Amino acid sequence: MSDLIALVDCNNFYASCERVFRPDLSGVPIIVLSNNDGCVVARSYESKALGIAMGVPYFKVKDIVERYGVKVFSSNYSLYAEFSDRVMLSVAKFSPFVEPYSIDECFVYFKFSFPSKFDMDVYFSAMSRRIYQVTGIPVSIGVGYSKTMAKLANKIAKSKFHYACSILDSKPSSEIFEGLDVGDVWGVGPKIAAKLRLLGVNDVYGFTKLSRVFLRNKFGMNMVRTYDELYNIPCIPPFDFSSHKKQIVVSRSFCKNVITLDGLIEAVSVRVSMLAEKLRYQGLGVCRLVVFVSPNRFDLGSDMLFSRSSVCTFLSPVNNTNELLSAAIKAIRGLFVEGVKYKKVGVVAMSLFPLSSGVQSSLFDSDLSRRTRFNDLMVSLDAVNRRFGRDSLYYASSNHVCSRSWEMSSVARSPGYLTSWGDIPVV
DNA sequence: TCTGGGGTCCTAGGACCC
DNA sequence: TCTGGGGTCCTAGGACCC
Repeated sequence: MSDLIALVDCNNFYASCERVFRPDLSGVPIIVLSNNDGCVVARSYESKALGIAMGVPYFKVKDIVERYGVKVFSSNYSLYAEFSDRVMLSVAKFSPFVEPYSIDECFVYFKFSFPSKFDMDVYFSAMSRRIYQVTGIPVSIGVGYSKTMAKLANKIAKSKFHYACSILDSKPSSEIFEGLDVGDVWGVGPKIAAKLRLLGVNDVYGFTKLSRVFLRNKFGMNMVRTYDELYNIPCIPPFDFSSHKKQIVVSRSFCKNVITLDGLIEAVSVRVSMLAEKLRYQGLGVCRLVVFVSPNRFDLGSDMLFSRSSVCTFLSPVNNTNELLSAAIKAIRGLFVEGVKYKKVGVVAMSLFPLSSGVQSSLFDSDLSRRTRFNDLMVSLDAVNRRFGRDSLYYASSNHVCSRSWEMSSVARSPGYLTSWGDIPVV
């Protein structure tokens, strides 16, 4: 028999994190907003019950917020990252095979079997309660023999307010899957769900009655894998931790439109510095850097409605801020159009190469000796910023004219309870 | 007035090779 | 009139996930 797979998923993760140090907010509806306080990205049960949808722009629910006294938070990613680490660590007490999947969930593999399904359900319920006890974060656990089944079981557990739910059948049971929306299946998104509904397939049970050949022809191999996984046949392998990332994106919207070239240069410099730091941290170098600018897409009067991008190529993999900045600023000068109201600028590192294994340099690369000196400089730069805090040292282009007046705004961020000495709660 | 950020995989089609 | 067969690599776009 293959391994048992559990999906441990935090309930209303960001909202739950905010509540840990605010017991007075127990029972109070909470929402957490995205960057720039733009959209709702997390809701407590009470807020869901008020009809606040996931992803709606904040201004559209402001009246509900005021009417029902919803407590609003700007997102506090360092707090959530810390809680995420704590949850992952507490999960690891139950099995050494933990595969973090996102900030608020992980797959866990169990190599042993249980005497009965009853014993299993008791075990996973106890696990859920224990994680809550240790971290303050409530979690639901779904169990199956495939990842898709674990995800689905988790969804069922959440909908029934159970700690855990397991589905071990190798044949989809009508009892469980009838009436369960086909869009609830991991891998079936809005587009495919709509197509399936047109074909008269509305629930998961109906989906499992389709033929594999039909799914292959109509939706591709991914859907065949999803199908098999619903028969508890594992098709999606465990994550390969030896592989490196394929791309890294750093992109942010501005709190207000940017209309000057200087503003864009400053903003792209900040993003490039962040990207370069990530690359060095992960031991990667980049050969292709994409720089893109987006106008305000809700500004209907604008002449330019679409993003524009430009690709910078490097003959051998680079991760020093100097070279990346110089290329990106050149690209931005080419992309800038006078009169456009810009809302976002970002950089994407593609064609990534691990530097630890040695790099094949190009015969035509004249920058090699310069690059060695840059790399030494980066070691010092990173060391200073690690020791004295982010942005203790930065490139002048990141802050020379506009003083980052476009910087993101978040008016309701909670204190850094776990990451800042001054913010440690006093009991 | 106000609308997030960061990823992966698959497929089709074009350009190229013999 | 009629225009091979088999392959690789790259890219853009679309779908999905959180």
